[in-house]
Amino acid sequence: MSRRSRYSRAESLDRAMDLFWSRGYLGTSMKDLEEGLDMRPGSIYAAFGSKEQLFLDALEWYATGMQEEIATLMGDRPLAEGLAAYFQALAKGTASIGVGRACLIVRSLLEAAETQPVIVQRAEAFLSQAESGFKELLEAASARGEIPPDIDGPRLARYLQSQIMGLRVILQSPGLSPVARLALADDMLAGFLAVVGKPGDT
Amino acid sequence: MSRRSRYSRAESLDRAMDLFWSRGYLGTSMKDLEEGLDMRPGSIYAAFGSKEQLFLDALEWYATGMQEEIATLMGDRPLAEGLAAYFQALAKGTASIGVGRACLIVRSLLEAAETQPVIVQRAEAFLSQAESGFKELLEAASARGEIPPDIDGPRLARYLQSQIMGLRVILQSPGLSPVARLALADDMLAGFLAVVGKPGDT
DNA sequence: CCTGTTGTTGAGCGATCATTCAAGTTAAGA
DNA sequence: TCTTAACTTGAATGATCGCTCAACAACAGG
Repeated sequence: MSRRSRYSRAESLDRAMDLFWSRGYLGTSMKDLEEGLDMRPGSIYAAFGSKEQLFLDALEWYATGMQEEIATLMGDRPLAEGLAAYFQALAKGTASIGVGRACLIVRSLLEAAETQPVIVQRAEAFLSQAESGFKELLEAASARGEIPPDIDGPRLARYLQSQIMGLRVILQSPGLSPVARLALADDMLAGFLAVVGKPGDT
Repeated sequence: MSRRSRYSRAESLDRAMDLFWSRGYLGTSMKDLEEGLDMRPGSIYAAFGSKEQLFLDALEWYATGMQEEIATLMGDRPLAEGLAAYFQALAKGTASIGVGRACLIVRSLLEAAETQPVIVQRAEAFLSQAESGFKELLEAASARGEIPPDIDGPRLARYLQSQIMGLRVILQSPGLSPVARLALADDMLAGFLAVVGKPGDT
């Protein structure tokens, strides 16, 4: 061997994710990335191949981080408790992933819709991965007897997921008071628990 | 006077809205617009001033259309009935505004977040306009005795709005069966009615 | 018919886009 | 210490971006 790289892949992906998350795929130029990653174009292309590939890597980085965060927050607690913790973390902006920004996967899916098919495909894959995660959580809760045994897992997972999407999108409005944010999280949770067949507990 | 314009403003805005809706603001180039509107650059600039201004006009065009459509669907019917009609129209792609595409206002808000402040500002204004519309619908229903009289209008309106956002975003996935779409719409409605204090039907 | 006003045209502007690559730099192994 | 493979650099590429404007076309009033 001969020369060690100046750059850490993890740190580069962190920074790239941050840029794409705040400015979008098309809104982030190579110049932005050069500055944000403190790398010259040649190094970026040597390390990631193309802007699109860097984006896909950053998206995967994000998806992994989000999954871990959800797993940590929801842990092995009862479903209602875990969900409440997650919803409130979102509302308070406590969740490190989601400080007033809508989900990067959703953002990318919408932005790339008809123009970047490769990105759409990957974003959809991550989304259905997340859906599976929720499905497992629900089925575990069902097995534990917390919710009725005859639930339709995929259906409820989809419902839960769209609740979360709506919540995260609307939480983006800067003109929303902390009280209103928490109220919204409460309503979301109450609505979900009602549908799932369990009385809501604030 | 001297020469009549070849172009109808309404038709131009319709086509521009369609382009921006499917490709986004940054993803739609002047070339796309020239082709889609069948206008040469000079004419577009004479009529709308700039790409950004054309986008803002198209966004307003969209917001007006959406408001009218909601008003028509929800009409003077009971709240639960009107909401059911609206949710189902979204799920079936029957609503002329929203055939498998997320709300243009939300799409724009997410895309423009940190790069086009003017667009963000306008999109937020349209969003809070829509919220007011929902608030009035809820208060009317409350006055008619359909839901408890002590409801928190703004809070419920916000909840309803985020439900709709989540629904429209997730409905974008092409791999979602018609049955699943309707099931999701049902769940959304049931969740909302439960929170609002009325047993869900269907 | 001419005249004046307004609408349309499209070549072309400078800026920026993502990307490349020849030249320079670094450090491990001999 | 020298060699050499790996990594970094940044000027330069052609393409495309949003936008301008001088030339041209159309039509109402005279």
